[in-house]
Amino acid sequence: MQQAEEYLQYQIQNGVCGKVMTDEQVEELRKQIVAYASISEQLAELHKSMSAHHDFTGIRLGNLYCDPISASVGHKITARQRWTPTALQLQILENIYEQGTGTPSKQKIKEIASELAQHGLISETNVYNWFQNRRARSKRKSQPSSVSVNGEAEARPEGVGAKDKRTKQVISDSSDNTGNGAESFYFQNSDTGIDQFIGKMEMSRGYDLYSNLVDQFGMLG
Amino acid sequence: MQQAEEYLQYQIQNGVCGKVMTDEQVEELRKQIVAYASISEQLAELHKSMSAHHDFTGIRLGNLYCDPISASVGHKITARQRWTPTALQLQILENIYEQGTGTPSKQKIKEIASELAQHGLISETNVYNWFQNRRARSKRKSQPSSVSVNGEAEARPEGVGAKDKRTKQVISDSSDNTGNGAESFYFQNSDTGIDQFIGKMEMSRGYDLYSNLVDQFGMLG
DNA sequence: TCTTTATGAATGAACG
DNA sequence: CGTTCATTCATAAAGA
Repeated sequence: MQQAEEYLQYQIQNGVCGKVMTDEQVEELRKQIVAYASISEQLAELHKSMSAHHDFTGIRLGNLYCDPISASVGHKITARQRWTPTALQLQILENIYEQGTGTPSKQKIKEIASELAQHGLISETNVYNWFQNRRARSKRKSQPSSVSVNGEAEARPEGVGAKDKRTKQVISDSSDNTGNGAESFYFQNSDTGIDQFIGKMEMSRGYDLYSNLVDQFGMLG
Repeated sequence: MQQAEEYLQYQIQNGVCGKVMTDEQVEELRKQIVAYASISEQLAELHKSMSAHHDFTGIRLGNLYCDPISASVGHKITARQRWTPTALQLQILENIYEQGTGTPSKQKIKEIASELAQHGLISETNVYNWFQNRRARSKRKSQPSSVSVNGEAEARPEGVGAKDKRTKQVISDSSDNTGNGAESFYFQNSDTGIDQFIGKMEMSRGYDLYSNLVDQFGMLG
């Protein structure tokens, strides 16, 4: 076996039998390629959509959304692919939710995610968010603090009082932007939009992907 | 040698030593990747130049948000309860954050707040909270597996040794109510927004490319 | 079309 | 500092 090992190394280093990649490297490579394919597709689609109209009304770049309504012939471009629980996943989640004390627990989340993964694509973050939203919305619905008709502020249920602390930061600056809020203009959601992406692309400008690959994987001589 | 040959084959086929690619395959792969990288960059550049002269997105007037779509039928303006950094403020904050000034520092906070105040309403508490959240969430995100798409990686000198690279997103059966059962990958997190694009990889194109790769190179178990 | 509803995700702020 | 809460954003689906 020792001999075989050496032979293998020899083969590899001399390129006799090609390049060897570890599974991790293959995985990494695969993801990169798929990512580029996706990006190309997205950008191509976006560009096509934009080029089709000289009037860009209704197009949002912030989140890569093109409103089919505002744009005369616009395509709908969706950048975000939100996770959606499958029926099975939802059922399991509801089950756990009702049984548990509402506390997710880091470890628990992991377990749940693993279990749900057998029924569809899912991530721990998804599970976390689900519980977060589930709890929050359940709570909100249970105490909607019905607005009383009389002028007096409605009596709020106990516990809600503490809530006021959270919203004490009141911004009453409307006067500032009534007439000339020009300096406040900015693109919505610039942190999740294409602009950010492009910025990143620029950062890697002049950066040879291929070279990077070679360095990373040491594939070519 | 015969034995070594067999051993090599065994190793390869069982993934013990990874996958082997011929030079031709590597070259093919290289071309594909470079092509995609090029396309992505060009399209991004094109798009950038096009969008440079137009404002398609929703705008915020101080703390008022106006949805561009709603605007087509009547401006829907809602008042904000919480402070939200303007684009300029955010940019400055990110800058400061990336420069590794990991520690807030009371005095520093004051300075930053003063500077940011020139670009919109802000308080020291806001700045403090922002850094707190920024750090916490960045750290949290570095823990679960993340896929770096070329230049998207680096930065974020979190200092936290993010080592665990295990894929948390599990691939399983195609029973998904979204309709596209061919999806394979979905990369969570990444605070640059590129994940929005990558999420698109669930689309058939990405999958096909991947399948093609697998077929072509016989990689992946 | 435009509005409403439901819900995954993002995030400022508060808590322990 | 790490978690958790409350609110808001973004969107798909369903109404009207």
